[in-house]
Amino acid sequence: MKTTVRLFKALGDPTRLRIVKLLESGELCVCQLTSALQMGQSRISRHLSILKEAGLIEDRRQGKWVHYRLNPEKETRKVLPLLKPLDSDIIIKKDRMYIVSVSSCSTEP
Amino acid sequence: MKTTVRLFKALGDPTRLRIVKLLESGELCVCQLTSALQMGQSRISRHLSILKEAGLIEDRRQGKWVHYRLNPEKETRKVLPLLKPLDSDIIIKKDRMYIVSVSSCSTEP
DNA sequence: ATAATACATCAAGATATCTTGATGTGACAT
DNA sequence: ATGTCACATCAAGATATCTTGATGTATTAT
Repeated sequence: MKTTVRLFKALGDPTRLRIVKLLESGELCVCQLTSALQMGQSRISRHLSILKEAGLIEDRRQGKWVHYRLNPEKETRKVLPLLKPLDSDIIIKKDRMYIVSVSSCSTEP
Repeated sequence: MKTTVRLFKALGDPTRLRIVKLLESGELCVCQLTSALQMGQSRISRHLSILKEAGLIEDRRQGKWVHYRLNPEKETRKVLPLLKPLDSDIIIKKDRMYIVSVSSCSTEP
């Protein structure tokens, strides 16, 4: 029960939905997310930790950067179809365009 | 976006998950839910209105009673598979057993 | 009309969640 | 070792959510 509640609570926030939708297109580091979503770094980090706690995403450290991606597990992937309606959302569209055009922090990745 | 957030927020609460899982087995009125979940009536009513607002359930008045059931719409039904893990939850099991054994308010339904 | 039942809604306090700014940690360069 | 960059975590205030008890509404019975 606790696990299920945690999952849905994690998804019940616009910022976290934006993050998940961005990660659908592939791995991203925290600095990319902060610049795409135009939010403070601590705010992004907190939401990432909630998503991670819910089992929706996982992280991978590469040097100074920490990359986040969607959890590839079957159970987690079942959630994504429910997020399909967001594809037509204006904010989601803009977020994606931002990631495609711009990228990265200072130098890499 | 608002719609999606509302949906997941509605599902991110143990009481509401218990209600949804009970309604999976069929229509129930408010008094049946209050006695099954052992909660005050206003509490149940509030959670029902949140689930209804999220489009997960619908209501039907029959005399003094108001019956609630899962929304039969395709989009709504897509959520139910994600609730499958709850079948093994102790609380969910007990809730179901209660509904099967006991029933109803005073006289009908 | 009066009373009773089933339910909805409101108000207020308790609890949890979100946001911001500051501080802490780990990796890398000099 | 010192500094810097990317990120995590903490503390505090703002906001939202949940619970309880009281009140309001609709329907039925008498």
